[in-house]
Amino acid sequence: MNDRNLSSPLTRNIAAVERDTGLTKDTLRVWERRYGFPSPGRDAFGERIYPIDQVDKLRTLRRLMDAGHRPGKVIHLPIDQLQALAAETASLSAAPRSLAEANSEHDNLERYLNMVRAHQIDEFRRALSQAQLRLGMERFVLEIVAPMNRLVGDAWARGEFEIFEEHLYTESMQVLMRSAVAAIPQPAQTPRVLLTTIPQESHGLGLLMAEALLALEGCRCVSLGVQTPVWDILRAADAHQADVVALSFSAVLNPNQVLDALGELRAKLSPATEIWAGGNAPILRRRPPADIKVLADLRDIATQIRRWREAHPEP
Amino acid sequence: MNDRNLSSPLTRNIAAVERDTGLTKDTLRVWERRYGFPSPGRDAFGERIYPIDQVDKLRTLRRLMDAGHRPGKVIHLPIDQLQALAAETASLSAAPRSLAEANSEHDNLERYLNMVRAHQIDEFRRALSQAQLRLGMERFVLEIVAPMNRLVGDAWARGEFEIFEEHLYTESMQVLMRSAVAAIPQPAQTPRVLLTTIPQESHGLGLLMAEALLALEGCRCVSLGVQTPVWDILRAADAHQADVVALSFSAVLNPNQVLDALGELRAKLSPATEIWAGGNAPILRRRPPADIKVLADLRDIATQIRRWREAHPEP
DNA sequence: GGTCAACGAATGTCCAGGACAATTAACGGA
DNA sequence: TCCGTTAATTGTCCTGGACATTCGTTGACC
Repeated sequence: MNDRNLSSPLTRNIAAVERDTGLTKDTLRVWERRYGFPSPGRDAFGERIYPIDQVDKLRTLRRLMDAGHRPGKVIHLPIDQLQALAAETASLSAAPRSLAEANSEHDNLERYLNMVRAHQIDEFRRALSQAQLRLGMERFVLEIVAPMNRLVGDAWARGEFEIFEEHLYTESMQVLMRSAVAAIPQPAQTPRVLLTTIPQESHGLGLLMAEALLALEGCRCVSLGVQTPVWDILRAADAHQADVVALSFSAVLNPNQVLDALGELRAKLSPATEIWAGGNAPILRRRPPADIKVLADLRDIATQIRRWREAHPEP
Repeated sequence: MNDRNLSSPLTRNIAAVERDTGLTKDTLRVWERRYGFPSPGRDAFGERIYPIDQVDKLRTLRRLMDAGHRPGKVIHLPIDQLQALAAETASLSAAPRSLAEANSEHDNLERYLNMVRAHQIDEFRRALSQAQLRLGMERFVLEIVAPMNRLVGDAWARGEFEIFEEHLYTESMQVLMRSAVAAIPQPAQTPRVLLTTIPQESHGLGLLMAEALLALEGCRCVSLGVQTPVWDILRAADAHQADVVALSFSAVLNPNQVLDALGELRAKLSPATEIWAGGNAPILRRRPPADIKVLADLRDIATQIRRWREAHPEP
């Protein structure tokens, strides 16, 4: 590898395309073989060089893949149709928003989102911070953070958000949530809860929301952050004598990965340790695994804690 | 892909090994072909399954590669000799650590690390928090966080740390750093700095350290968090009219990915915008890219800011 | 008519082994 | 001793094949 792709800004080598689109080299080659797209030229050494417009189309395709489309169906459509597809796909997933729309804070949500769109990050953070102080942590999480996550996810799928705007949103929210969680006094009551996500899940905001609500209820929380291998979740649960292992699953996850991980955890973990699974992964509702508490809503956290405490009176 | 690698914690498939060691699948296969190591078994489908001890050795090998060793020379040495090699290499590169060792806080570092090893997370966090208050943010970052990152990285490469212990360390440190950074007043002076990492880099602590030091100097910081595609870094730098784009590179990154990303950023970014690259990636020192400011040490941040401000007097 | 199992198409990842550019080490002459 | 040339080393890319997994559809059975 060298800087061939840099000397001419209008082409990329395969490694650069992998980096830019998130599609692996294997996938790029097999798409070319099967579908005829992309159709990169070759340099003097027989290596692929991708024109920049093909890279742009690949980026859009990648977005459609994430939204659930299949490559064979859409790969031959022109770029503008692909973008239109991305737009309509997202408005569909926005249907179950009615609940969020009913709450009194809803008008503010769009206002906040527009701040992100306008890149007014300071204003956005200030507004969030004020909302958090005004509503208190619990209502802030339930009425602002959770619905806004959904809005941002939809807008992103619709192509209305750039990746970097989504990054800005996530980073700002995490900063606020973390400092708020840190400010919650720790009475160190039971249950002891271990929080993390499986290796395929890199989304950490759900975890933070859960941690906030758990800490507010006085639980002793230990978070491992995201992407902990199953085997290490077991080790950590053992090391910390966790009463509950809480996991967050976003919608992008492969259903089997979710079920496999939960199944193995349940099999290897002491039966005295409960597993709580939350998040937007559809599989959790469609086929809830046995011996796992599925938390369909963030509000279930308080309920589950109450149930747990009744079943485990302090010695 | 399925849960073959999960059902037995003592083996990994090739994708997991790529993640854990940073060696690409191509490299893993070509090493096996040429040197006979690694020598993974095969599952029922003919796919490689790597025993965990081979993965450990590969991790150590990777570390030696970064330090400048050649695979052919060292790949057949037994693991303990490799570790000895890595140790002496580390102590060599630790020459500039003599400063840290001379500092009064050094004795505490091992004490803190032992807390993590003993899973005394509360004590660990308390101790860190006290250290931060005692030393102030700048000295805390330079004399505690940075050296401790190095210690944890060394211990991890030596196999002395479990993955979940490393997660616990990182999470605890991030919590503390974030709340400390949030507490720094923002005079909103120039330069405006955009912070992030490239998509392959998921390590965020380096970014937080940089953000802390930048904020202390009064820079206007906007962090995108980790793993931003190059194209989106460009968009974000444009949207925020960044004077400086600051990137953090850890040692696990592939050198080519680092150089490609930096090269492309430099080519596409306005020449008025500086690029500052920091972190432990060896390639930054071995072949520093043109037109990029390589910050070999966190202390360089203050120097670079001073230089920038002299070159850009306030209007 | 609705449910579910079975089959086939679609799709991503892995494999083998060859090739070669780029880098590093070895060598030999000034 | 220094420097230019040659040889060995090493990572990345290539082709083309295979197959596990997932998705969609058809048809049988309740």
